[in-house]
Amino acid sequence: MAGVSAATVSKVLRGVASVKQENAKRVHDAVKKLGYRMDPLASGLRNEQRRIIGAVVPDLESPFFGALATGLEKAAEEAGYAMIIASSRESEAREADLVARMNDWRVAGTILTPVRSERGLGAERLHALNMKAVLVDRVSADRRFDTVTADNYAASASVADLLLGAGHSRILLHGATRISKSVRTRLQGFTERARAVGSKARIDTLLSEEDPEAQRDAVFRYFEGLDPAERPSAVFSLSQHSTLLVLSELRRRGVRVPADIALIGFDDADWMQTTWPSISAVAQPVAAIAERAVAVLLARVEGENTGFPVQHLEPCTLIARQSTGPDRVPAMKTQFAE
Amino acid sequence: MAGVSAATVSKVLRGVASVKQENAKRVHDAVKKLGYRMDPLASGLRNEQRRIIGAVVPDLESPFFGALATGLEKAAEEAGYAMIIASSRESEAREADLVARMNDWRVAGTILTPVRSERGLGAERLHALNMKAVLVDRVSADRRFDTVTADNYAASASVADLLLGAGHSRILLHGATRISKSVRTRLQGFTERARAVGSKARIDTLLSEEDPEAQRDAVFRYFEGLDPAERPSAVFSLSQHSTLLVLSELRRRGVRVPADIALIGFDDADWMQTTWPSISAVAQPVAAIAERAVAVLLARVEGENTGFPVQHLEPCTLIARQSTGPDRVPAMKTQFAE
DNA sequence: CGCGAGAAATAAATCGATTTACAGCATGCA
DNA sequence: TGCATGCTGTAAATCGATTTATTTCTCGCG
Repeated sequence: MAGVSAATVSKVLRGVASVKQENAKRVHDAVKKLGYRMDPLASGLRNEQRRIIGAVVPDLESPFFGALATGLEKAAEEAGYAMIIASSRESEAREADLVARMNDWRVAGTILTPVRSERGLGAERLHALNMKAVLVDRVSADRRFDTVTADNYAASASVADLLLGAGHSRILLHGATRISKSVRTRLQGFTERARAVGSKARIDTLLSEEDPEAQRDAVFRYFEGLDPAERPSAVFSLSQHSTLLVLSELRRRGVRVPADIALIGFDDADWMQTTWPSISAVAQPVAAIAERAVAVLLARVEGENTGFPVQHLEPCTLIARQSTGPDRVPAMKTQFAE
Repeated sequence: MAGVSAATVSKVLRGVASVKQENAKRVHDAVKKLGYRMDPLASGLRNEQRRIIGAVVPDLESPFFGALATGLEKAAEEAGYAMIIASSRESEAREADLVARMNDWRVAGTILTPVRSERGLGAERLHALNMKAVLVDRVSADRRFDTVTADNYAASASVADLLLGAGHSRILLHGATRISKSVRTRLQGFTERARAVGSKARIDTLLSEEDPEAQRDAVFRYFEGLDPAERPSAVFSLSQHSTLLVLSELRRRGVRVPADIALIGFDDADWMQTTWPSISAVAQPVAAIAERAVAVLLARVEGENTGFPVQHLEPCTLIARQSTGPDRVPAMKTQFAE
């Protein structure tokens, strides 16, 4: 229709090589008149690199990963890449399978949030298939891939400062669901800070990985085995799920929050600011993580970055609400440095 | 490697036409030895129909759509289709754009949860492009496409039975965020049932669509304008967001739930069974909706169903908890008939 | 032994773009 | 004028599978 060859059309549409003004215009006119849209699939076939980014997350039902997926998609789109999102549903085998499938699609790069850590089947497969990738969220530094996570360590250290500063002398750290790398890092951040400041506080840790009922039981037995006088005066729950679980169990036992026990959780959620007492929480910078992950990946994909893998830490925000006690800390956002 | 032509390999791998046992075996052996995996992209190129299903949801951050996406992906995978998930982020323009993009990918079919209703830009585009599709969740019956939704109408009627049966004589129906088709249907289900049973109860409705602050204000002004004696004794919130908002506002005003006001919300969430008082809710059958949507779509795609579009309603579950008052109804699941 | 029917395998065309290699054409310089 | 150079455009090969049209092979039967 424009009276030129397909090759010329291809050039015009990708704005690549030299095409005369006049012909370019005729092509654009024809495109508009015909409502032509190129087939991204056929387009990708010829070239090694397809403008697709794959994303594998452990779960889409939690607001955190939902928000992460949204952010990733948005960032990818802005960079002109399509994004394929898949959920490993907390299964490592499925995770490795999805990675292989991403490779089948010849994606330009992959963003993986592993089920457990950077030493899982997914990352291994990524490496074996020689794919470009960024690991996100449940990882620490890695030798093969760039990583992007919330600064779990620093945020947890801040929580330690908050609780120890408020004078708590016996503290329970509680983790439920899958004990991922993130959870371990949070644990470490808290305990190491406590040790570093020479705190004499006694710190219990309770981690349970099994089904919800078993987790509930574990909390129950923990409190059952304690003299009320011995009871911790504060709980730091290491995941949103854990916060919910602990809160529920405390309520069942008639323990008052924060009068009897203070509570602060990792990961913020809508309901936490609405429930009574409102729950203090560490909010993760989801949008920043997503943007950074895509940026870092594309720098690799487009060959701008060929250096050693880098670990990127995005700062969290500590939100002190009622559950950590009145007046001890102002009920406002506390942004802390990186 | 197997000593046969590419055409034969293709036949063997799709298990289509006639291939001698021996050759089939040799192909399978070679596949295993080489670790061959076919390129789904190249595979789709030749054929009109690609084994891909597109899904467009309004948002991935809410647990409901997250769960829906997970369910859709699972069902599609079980049927041997890949799934591309995209979020319209509550924008109709983006929704239409995503539909067009799905068409570029030549998906076999599309599952669309419209931002507003079946009369939106997305569905229109689907129709204009002559695509096969199923509309999910925020829709009522449609002449062009099959639809799948929770049975919002029946569930809301049940809520009416519950509240009216408990003797409430002034009831607030509250909707926030986007006032979608679902929300309107819920409203209708409640009010029509109330009328049908000849209830004399006074029913207020408060719908606000703007930003969170404006919504909060609207609730505030509603209560402010009422004599406490005139206050409704029950609130039915028409979405999860609305439940959170109402709960928050009631707490701010020191209104006791359920002593002063009973509360029940559409859409269940983890936190509702843990918060105190626990919140009664209508749980939507997400998994069933997802499975049904994929099944219905594939029946169209594979040509098994060429009849008129059908509206599918999946039954909800009413979960009565503390917020609708003690002892009035048993604190257990009430499954009601379709 | 030869022929035809049916089964099995393959060569070649195809899907829709990109890329390569080359041709056509104008311009500049000797 | 002759030839190199640069700029544009095109024909044809290519990506990796599927499909069609055709060939080859196998039997069975007269």
